[in-house]
Amino acid sequence: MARVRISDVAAAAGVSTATVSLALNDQDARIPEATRERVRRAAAEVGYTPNSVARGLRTQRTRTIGLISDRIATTPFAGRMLSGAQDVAREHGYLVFLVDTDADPTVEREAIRALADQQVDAMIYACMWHRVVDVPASLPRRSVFLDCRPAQGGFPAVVPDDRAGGVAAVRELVAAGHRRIAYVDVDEPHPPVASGLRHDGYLEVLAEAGIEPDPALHVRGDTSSAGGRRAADQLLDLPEDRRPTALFCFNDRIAAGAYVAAHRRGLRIPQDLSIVGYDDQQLVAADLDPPLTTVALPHYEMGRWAMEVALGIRTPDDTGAAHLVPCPIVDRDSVGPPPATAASDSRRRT
Amino acid sequence: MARVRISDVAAAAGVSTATVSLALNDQDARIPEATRERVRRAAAEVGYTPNSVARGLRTQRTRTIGLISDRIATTPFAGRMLSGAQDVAREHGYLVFLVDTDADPTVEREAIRALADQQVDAMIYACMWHRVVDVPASLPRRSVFLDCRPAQGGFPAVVPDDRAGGVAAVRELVAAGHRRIAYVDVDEPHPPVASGLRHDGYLEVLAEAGIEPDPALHVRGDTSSAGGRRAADQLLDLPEDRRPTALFCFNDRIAAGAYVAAHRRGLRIPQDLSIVGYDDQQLVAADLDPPLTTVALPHYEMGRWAMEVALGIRTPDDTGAAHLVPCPIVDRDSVGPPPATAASDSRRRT
DNA sequence: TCCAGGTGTTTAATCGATTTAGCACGTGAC
DNA sequence: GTCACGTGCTAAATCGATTAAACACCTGGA
Repeated sequence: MARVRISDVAAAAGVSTATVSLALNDQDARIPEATRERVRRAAAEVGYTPNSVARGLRTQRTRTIGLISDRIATTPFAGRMLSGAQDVAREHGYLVFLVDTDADPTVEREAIRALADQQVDAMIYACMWHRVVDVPASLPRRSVFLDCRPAQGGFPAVVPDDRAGGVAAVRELVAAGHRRIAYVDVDEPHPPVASGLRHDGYLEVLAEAGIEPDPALHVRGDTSSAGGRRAADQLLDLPEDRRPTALFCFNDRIAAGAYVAAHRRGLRIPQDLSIVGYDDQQLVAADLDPPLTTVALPHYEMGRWAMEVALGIRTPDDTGAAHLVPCPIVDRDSVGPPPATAASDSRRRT
Repeated sequence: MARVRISDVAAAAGVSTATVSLALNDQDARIPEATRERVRRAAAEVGYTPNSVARGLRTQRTRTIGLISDRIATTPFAGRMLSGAQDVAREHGYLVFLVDTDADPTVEREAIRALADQQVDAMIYACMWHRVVDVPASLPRRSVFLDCRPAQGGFPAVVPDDRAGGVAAVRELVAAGHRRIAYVDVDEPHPPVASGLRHDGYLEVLAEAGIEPDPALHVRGDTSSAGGRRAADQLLDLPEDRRPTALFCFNDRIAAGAYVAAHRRGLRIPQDLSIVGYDDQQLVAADLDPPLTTVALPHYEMGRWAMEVALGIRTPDDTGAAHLVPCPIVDRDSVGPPPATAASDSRRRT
């Protein structure tokens, strides 16, 4: 059961360990093909695979990456982000250490130290929601920020283009003919960056469409179905001439709440009310009735980008700004033209 | 920027590297406390932390664990399982390598090799759905199966107690007074083990309540909202005297589909129809209207158990059988007594 | 003949820790 | 005085690779 060492291969091939190493790593041009082949055959015969720990000690490169994330457990996004990072790592023969800090600074500090002690070649500092974070004191220079921006700058970072996503969502509604479009925002201070940027996009489209923004159409709720329902109720309670015909929701859960609010009043989607969400959470957006038109968060792509930069395969633009990844809109069935008459049927069901 | 080595500490403390190692690791009783303290102070002063790669090479124990999982990306369960494993590892100073194989056997083989080359102390082989898997040929002896059972046996394994979960769910419905209880199953071959065990639990409770199982009440659909809806429609289309008053659904997504089917017919939950799900997916169960009573999958606990066994902190029972973790029922608002008269209002809405 | 240069391979240092064996010194017993 | 033993520490081997330097041998040119 003892592992096969390079010296076993050397013995089997009748050469020194140096020759084995050189041959297997295609290093020294002076070694003739015949010897290489003999060594390769011997290695295969005895079932040799190099000990990465020993190699890492000698070469000072371990081909491992540390991925530190806050709250992996409770978010549905983590998987896609990990997956993107993971795929790139695998394609290049790297292994990734995953540490979930649960947003605890002590755990975070210790994790960074443990990863540094393991001599990881680089670290990725990932957040599950787009936001601005303080750079941990001991973070090594070779680090990349994923789905967050370092407050102090100085590191490559990748985040979703939330502003452009907001633009896409609201443009979709304007194109369908809506003029009274509400933004159902999340209440502070949850993910201030994403929220603000999406709102910017919203305002930008209103401006380009010549629509005066109505402060009454910007409401907030907590990021849950119940929160979305309450916020939507607030909008749907507005007098008929001020009531929105379309809702742009901060996320899909909030949109799901808006569905409930609408259904409870007998409003049909999209005939009586159009709704656009954000995040494209499979288990929410696609399962709603009707399926929700939403803006997808490019977690997989962001994960890939971060790992590519971490591995040095890709060099970030030297602007110092975070790299923006587009958020594609996913068209489903929750957007339609506004009702011909400002919705005159506000019948209620208990 | 060069890392501090043990020889730097030795120089600073005026002793040999052997003494530093012995002192910092509390190894040799002959070293007096005064020297130990001097070494510790010197280490702190120069900012020394041991190089885990070098230590791993020398001690043949790396304090790392490899966690291999199929499809982390697309499941909401991965997080909690990882989190449980992760927490135990962290508590004991271990780091975990995560590899997502995407259920590709080639990737899996290479991942096992890469992890073995990295000299991980143990591996955890995790599935995202409870099922039986073939043991990969090169899997090391020190491996634990998480949320799956090794077909060939011989390894510790931990899985949810799906039969008991089925029992709990159906008992809840029987206790509420239901006699016509349907099982909305998933169609093969997705996760055959979980499905069969939950069905066993279902039959067990019917038997103990003296209810004759009706084959018409066991339907199947794919594991999606749409699949659940179709399957539920099939049940609700039954003639009034054979129609179920309660649905036990294989999972929460299917239950969500059943909600849609019920709502479309104007059936209220739980007044006209009681529903119990499985999985306790936060984004589905809690956000439904009304919130769904369901059976929780103990992913966090299973993750902990697997890691504890991997680290040798816990020894599995020597029965050779998989360790069963209970699935607690989560009471919300989707279960009530059956309608007084067998639901006479089957009005439909377009 | 001698040397330069090429070819094929090996020797030995190295990465940064841990750990065994043993050295140097002092003390107490006989 | 000698020996056994305890105390405090160190020298050196070791883990399993990589790699710079060097060695042995051969060929061809001056």
